[in-house]
Amino acid sequence: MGTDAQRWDIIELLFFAYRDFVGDADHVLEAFGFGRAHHRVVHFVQRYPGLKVADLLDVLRITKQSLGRVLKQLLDEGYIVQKAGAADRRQRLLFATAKGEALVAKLAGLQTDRIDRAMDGLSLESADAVRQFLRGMIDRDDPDKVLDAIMTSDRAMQKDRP
Amino acid sequence: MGTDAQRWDIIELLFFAYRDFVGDADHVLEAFGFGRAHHRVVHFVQRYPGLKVADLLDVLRITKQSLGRVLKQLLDEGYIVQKAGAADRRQRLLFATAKGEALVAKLAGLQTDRIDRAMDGLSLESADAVRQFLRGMIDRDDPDKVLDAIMTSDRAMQKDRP
DNA sequence: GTAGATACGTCAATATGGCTGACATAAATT
DNA sequence: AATTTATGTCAGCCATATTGACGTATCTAC
Repeated sequence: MGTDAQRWDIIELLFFAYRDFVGDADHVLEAFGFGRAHHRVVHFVQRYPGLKVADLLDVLRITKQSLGRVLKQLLDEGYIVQKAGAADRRQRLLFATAKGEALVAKLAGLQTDRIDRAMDGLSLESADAVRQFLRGMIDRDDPDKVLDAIMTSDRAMQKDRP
Repeated sequence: MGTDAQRWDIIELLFFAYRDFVGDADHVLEAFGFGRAHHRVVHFVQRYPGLKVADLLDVLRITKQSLGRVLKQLLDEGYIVQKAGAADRRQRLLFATAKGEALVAKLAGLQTDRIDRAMDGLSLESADAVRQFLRGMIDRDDPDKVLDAIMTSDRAMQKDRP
């Protein structure tokens, strides 16, 4: 086999970078009695207010049973609220409370600090190259609503969800 | 908390990129009856032959009990072998067998394909920017042996790795 | 208006992969 | 000889994921 056209360097850098990236949030979450699953849920709800449960399942790629347990805790403890959809009242649209927003901001702040440090010394072009690389790493065959928003907007992305 | 200089775009791109990156390997691993933990172990053993158990614990940042279960399976099924250290015979130096090498190559091939697609269209400078960014994302306060090798040898690879 | 599809919730059982604490053994170090 | 180190192992706990089945409210179509 014609070995080693392998991207060993990038493969391992991605492993270590992601390990430390999520590690930032882990310590804070522990103090709240939460895990990574809670972070992911409250993060995307805060970022895309009015997200449906089904959307969240698409984004996180987990089953509704797994989501249910975590979501229930976040609802019970007041980090997220549900509202019935106006058009379709079966839907439970999800919104972060002030408490939820604060938690997300705290965690994103830690991760932003790390990204800022990593971006320090990179030109604007280099920063765009990083974005382009990361976008290129993402599957495009089944773009759900949220992913679509991320992939299409280069750097103008805010809370304009339906 | 109110100041939104958050790097929302990079935070979410990293989430989706890593999700799909590890997803490549997951399907193959399933056919082998393995999980992500097995992949990580056999990967680093193949990449750094003669790795000690203690080194592996540093790299993966898990406990020896967690590692033990996974490592035992890989040993029993012939993906990895142990040899006593020549200088210190307490040590169990780990090596990938041909079977282990083949599995690692298969999984790295999938991930390399994805990286190649993502790198396609990026200049050499941009590719280096990506490496620099990923290195910058990694904690440096407690560099173990393997991580040290990656962080330093990575510079040399910038030249011979277009 | 009834039939069926859809959105969501929930119950029960199971697997993986982390964790802690305690203890054992062999070999190196002092 | 005593201690430290490298590793293995037992027993149990926790978080997070899985599948399958079933219930309920609500929307859509005929």
